[in-house]
Amino acid sequence: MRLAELSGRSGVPTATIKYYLREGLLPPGERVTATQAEYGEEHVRRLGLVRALIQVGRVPVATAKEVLHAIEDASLPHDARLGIAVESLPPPRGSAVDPEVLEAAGGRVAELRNALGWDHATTSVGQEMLVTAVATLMQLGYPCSAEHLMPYARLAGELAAHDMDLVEGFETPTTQLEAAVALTVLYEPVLLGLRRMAHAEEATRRYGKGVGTRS
Amino acid sequence: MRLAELSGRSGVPTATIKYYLREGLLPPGERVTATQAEYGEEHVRRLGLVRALIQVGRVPVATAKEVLHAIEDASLPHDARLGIAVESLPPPRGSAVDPEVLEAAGGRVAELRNALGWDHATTSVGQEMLVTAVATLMQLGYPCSAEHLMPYARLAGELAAHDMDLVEGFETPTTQLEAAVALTVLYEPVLLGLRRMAHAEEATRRYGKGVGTRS
DNA sequence: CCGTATTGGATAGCAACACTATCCCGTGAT
DNA sequence: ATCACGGGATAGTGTTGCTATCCAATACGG
Repeated sequence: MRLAELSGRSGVPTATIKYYLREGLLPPGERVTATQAEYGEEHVRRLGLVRALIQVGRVPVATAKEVLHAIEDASLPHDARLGIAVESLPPPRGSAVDPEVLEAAGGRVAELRNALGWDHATTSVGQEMLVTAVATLMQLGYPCSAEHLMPYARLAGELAAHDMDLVEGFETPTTQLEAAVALTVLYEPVLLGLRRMAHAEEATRRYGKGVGTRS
Repeated sequence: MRLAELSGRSGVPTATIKYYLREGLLPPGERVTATQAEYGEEHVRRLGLVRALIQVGRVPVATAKEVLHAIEDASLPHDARLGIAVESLPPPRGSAVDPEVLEAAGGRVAELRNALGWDHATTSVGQEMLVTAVATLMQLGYPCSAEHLMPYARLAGELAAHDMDLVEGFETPTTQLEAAVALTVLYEPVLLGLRRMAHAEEATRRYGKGVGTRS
């Protein structure tokens, strides 16, 4: 398969594929002559994943590169690759929060983890996300005590177990890693979309039809 | 309060505040002389909300403007304002999915709604998000049948009820609307952060300490 | 009053990001 | 022989969210 065909199969313009190759998001094709390279099925798969990460998951190109490299770094054991891949996932989305509030939020999250018995994993990007979000809520004066967060957290725990079961359903290490990354990222819009739908549903039930209107 | 003080109180640079004023994200201050305006406490609150929407919620400036205008449009009834505000929230984050797959995904979501009995709200941005995400998953060959989605959906339903209860805890219509917007947006990173944390926890339990390592 | 300092408004510039368009040269197929 | 195409390099584009610079009008301290 040449570049043009890869482009046709995946729906991604050749210029963009070249860009991904340049950035190391796609492994180079197998050089068949001095000026041409051959691409295979796994390039198609990989390209799909890349697009999904970038377009749906909003993952920055540089981050996607790290994640994908972690997946295929054969020098690492499976569990480390998984860890690096999923922990590399979100951009550290900086937001200027008062460091004092941030600390308070950190305490609250620690409290929550304690109450839940989540004492295995030490730190994680997820925790940073959470602390920042909680700090922002606190700064705006919205409630997010450990008790408020508990129901969310319990639900998150159920989801996580469900997700991991799904991932374990894949056979080979590589497909498992790919699935872990893809499901981590792609189920985020699923979850958020469902929450929004549920909001709309609940609001309509409570307040009537006026809620569902769009501008 | 003058612009400089508003800037000091909120931690937002004056240039940025001017930008928000220009874009209509903040109502103009009360003109006290020909060249000066007076800002009040509600500008501080509003500015906090704007920053939260933009920086934490990643809401585009133009979208934030719509949302905030809906909140304060006194000519509309409360429920309509709520509807417009939350339905304006997410950017329609276009992602090029095969329209055929998209349709299949739409069918699956309809099936899910049917199974859940979510028949009040008609369409919603949330549903679009969900359909797109499901279509992407399908295109990549990952499982997301209605059955797979059920546990997520049920949890989303619980969350929604919980969220609405929270919002109802606020007294005035305006604070309720603000809370609805803020909680819709700001609990998204909370939820995602918790899910990620739960993943890390569960992965560590299942596979050991290697998972929590960062690159 | 006078001089300096701000304020608010307008305009233009900047940095990051994800592409995208152009050029060029070497092949490869005919 | 030739001529389109593949692939590499380079530079340009459009968007977004600010940021920096100017400017005239006015406050305000003395």
